[in-house]
Amino acid sequence: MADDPLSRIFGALADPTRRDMVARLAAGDATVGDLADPYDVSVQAVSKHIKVLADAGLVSQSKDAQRRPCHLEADVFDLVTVWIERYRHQAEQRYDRLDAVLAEMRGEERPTDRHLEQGAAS
Amino acid sequence: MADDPLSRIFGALADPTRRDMVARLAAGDATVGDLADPYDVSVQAVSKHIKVLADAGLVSQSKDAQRRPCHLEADVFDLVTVWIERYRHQAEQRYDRLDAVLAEMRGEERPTDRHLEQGAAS
DNA sequence: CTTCTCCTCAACCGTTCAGTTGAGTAAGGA
DNA sequence: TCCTTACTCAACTGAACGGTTGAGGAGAAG
Repeated sequence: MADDPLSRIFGALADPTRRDMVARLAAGDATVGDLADPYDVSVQAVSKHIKVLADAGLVSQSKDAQRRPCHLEADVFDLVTVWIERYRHQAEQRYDRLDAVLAEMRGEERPTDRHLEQGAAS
Repeated sequence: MADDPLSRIFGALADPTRRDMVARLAAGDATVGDLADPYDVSVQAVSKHIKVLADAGLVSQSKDAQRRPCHLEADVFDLVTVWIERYRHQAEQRYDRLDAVLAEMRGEERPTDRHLEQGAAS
């Protein structure tokens, strides 16, 4: 895994177990044991997953006696959305421009009326 | 790598070379050779990267003689943003509620009647 | 002090991944 | 026809991943 922030974040979220942990942490903080409970793997494996999420900045851990409560750092999601929106908008603009070109080729000299219909992705 | 759509997408975007390809495809379609040009790896390696992006649904390929122009399927990004926004908003709501609780503890007796239900899913 | 709980570290194992080289296919150009 | 271009498939290699077990530290509880 590359060591830049986005690679860490995307890599962390590429695992369904880790995504499920994020989902549960969005509902509230939880200890390592709490998080491990529903899964059919060892606590050590869950501890490793948390380390991956923490290295990506998605999760922080504090201390409460022997317990290590985990907290979701939702701000990190911004890095992802900013990256995605940038290229999505770029692609949309290009699509609009293609529409305009096609309209011109069809001989329609009218000002471009934009009709962008998007279906849901599969 | 798990074979569910989100895992494929996140996994595909976890590699900086593949993210760079997506960035360049957002500016316009490109053939495999075009995409491979700037990188210091073999064309076969780039072909594999494109296959990963295509399996995630992020890229589609068409035919033009020997060439295989690649096209960015930006709609797939919606799956990611929907997933992220869901948990970001959940975390924000929780944060707002915490604010309310703290305000109450400080003696500000505004009646708070907003409950937050928890429902985590994968 | 002893024991138990909660968690992490270290070593190992099998699988997947990102890269390589070599061969092969499909199409255009000489 | 032969040659070149554009790309993919197959096999291999080293590194990283996700899991395991075992050991051990830190802190509460007895």
